[in-house]
Amino acid sequence: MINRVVLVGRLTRDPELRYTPSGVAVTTFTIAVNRTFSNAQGEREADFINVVAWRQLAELCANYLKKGSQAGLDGRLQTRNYENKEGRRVFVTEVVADNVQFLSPAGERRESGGGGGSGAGYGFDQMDDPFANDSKTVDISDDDLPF
Amino acid sequence: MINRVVLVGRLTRDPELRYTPSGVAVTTFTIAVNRTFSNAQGEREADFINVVAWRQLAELCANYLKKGSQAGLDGRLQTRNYENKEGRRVFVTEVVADNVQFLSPAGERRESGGGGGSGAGYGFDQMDDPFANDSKTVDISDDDLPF
Amino acid sequence: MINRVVLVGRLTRDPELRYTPSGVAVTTFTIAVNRTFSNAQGEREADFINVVAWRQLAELCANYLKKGSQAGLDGRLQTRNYENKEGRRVFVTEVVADNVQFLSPAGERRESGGGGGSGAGYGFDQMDDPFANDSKTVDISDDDLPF
Amino acid sequence: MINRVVLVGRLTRDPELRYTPSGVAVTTFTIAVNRTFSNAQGEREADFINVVAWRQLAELCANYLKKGSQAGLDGRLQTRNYENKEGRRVFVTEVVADNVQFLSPAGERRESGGGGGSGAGYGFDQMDDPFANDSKTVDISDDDLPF
DNA sequence: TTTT
DNA sequence: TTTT
Repeated sequence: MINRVVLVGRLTRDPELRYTPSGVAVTTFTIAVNRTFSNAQGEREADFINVVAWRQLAELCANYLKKGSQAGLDGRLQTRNYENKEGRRVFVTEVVADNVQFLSPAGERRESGGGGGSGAGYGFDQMDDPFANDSKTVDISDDDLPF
Repeated sequence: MINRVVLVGRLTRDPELRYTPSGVAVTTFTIAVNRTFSNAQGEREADFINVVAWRQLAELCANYLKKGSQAGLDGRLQTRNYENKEGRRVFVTEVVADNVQFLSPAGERRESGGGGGSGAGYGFDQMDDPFANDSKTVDISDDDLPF
Repeated sequence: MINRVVLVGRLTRDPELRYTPSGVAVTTFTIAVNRTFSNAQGEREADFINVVAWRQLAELCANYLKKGSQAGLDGRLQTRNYENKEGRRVFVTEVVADNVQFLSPAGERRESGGGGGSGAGYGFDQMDDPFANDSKTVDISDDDLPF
Repeated sequence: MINRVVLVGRLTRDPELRYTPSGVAVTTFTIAVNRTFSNAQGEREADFINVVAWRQLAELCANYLKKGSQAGLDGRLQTRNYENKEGRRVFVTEVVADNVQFLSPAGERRESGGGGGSGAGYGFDQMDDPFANDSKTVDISDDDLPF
């Protein structure tokens, strides 16, 4: 029941705002968190964490964050699995954000009015893996709504 | 740089203690963290988080935890990727524990003297994915040592 | 805006359930969190953190916790100050719990039906410092309601 | 044993670097963390948390932070008590930082070479409460060294 | 598939 | 004023 994650890092790409079939906003992005240490070879310097935000927070993130924005966030770890279109079960660990703090000055955030989104009404469960670029079968639906 | 995770849950299986080629202890286990809420269908009630502990903490975990043990832990989120034996890149998100608190009474922990392990000297990088059962190529080596 | 605390420890005394003038439940208790390390003299082995829970969580805590119970909790740090009856300003740092996990087996929890409380309707702002035993002037009122 | 705090906020004053009698660096500062919500009156919008950093981290904080700097930090909650010069026991709750992330651009940080400090060799235990302005008796000494 |  |  105790399940808390707190991260500060920078977005590796613009956040993606989508809508579930029932119209609930969901935004996904990846945050790069630099490590303080490096390994023996002095390499591998960041962790890349997938983040999901729902509802009003989804819309705030889509409006105020973009690639490179610095953000703090607090949430919980979630695991899911789904079958991709090759029939393979894929396991996903991601952070469901409860709270996101925008740390970049306005210039490093998305210009207001933006927010993109792939179109309300476009059924989320006909859509791709929110954390991938190439086509995959559904992996988030209304079932994933946390509350 | 801020990257913190705190979890309280129960082990889904006995911890596995192994050693890197250079002899560093590493223990892996999965912790199930119950959710307080459930989804629309009332299902999916836990998250299953993979955990790695190194060195002395690895040995403590192997000695004091077993399947079903309750534990609290605090650490950081880490992402890795490796190529499995089908040549496919697999992405992993796990928690590297800094501190583990044993919450189960002695009876629910592994009997002392135990700790198993698959044998020091058995090269960790000839071994399987520590979070899978079927054979895979290497995915943790001395390179993963956090400090 | 990012403000998170996670603790696992044991209650140093029974929780105290009270009600604000407007009837909102508030429970206070102190949790002792043992340290892993000790100082040069090998002494001072715990921290004693004051915790406040509101509403339904207040009632759960009053019903399921007692002196010695083990609990995990997640919340935020809050600072307040108030004037005590000697006219002196007192500064308080405490944790406002969002979530409390009961870790003690039933026998180490308060017997059901209990919960004590100093009586609904008894004006909270005629009451003592919730973290003290001797009489003091008010220091928590409806103004402290977090949401 | 699980005791974690993560905060993002801004310093309310320049950090103060001091040294214990045995020469260990210790820096103290207060961080203001804005609340997302406000109370019924719409007031009281921040918490003011006292922070202590030791050794190398103390020196980094003294060099890179100043009043107004934004910082993220991760540490543990600590309680102490000491007798002030009126013979009154004072209870203190503070965060011992393990890690501090400087979030302000260089211009909003202290100019390099600075760091102030009240002079190495000046015995910390002849000094005031690091979190007060008016004279008090000692409250931090080598006994408080966390490791 | 990665950010400054 | 502290818990196991």
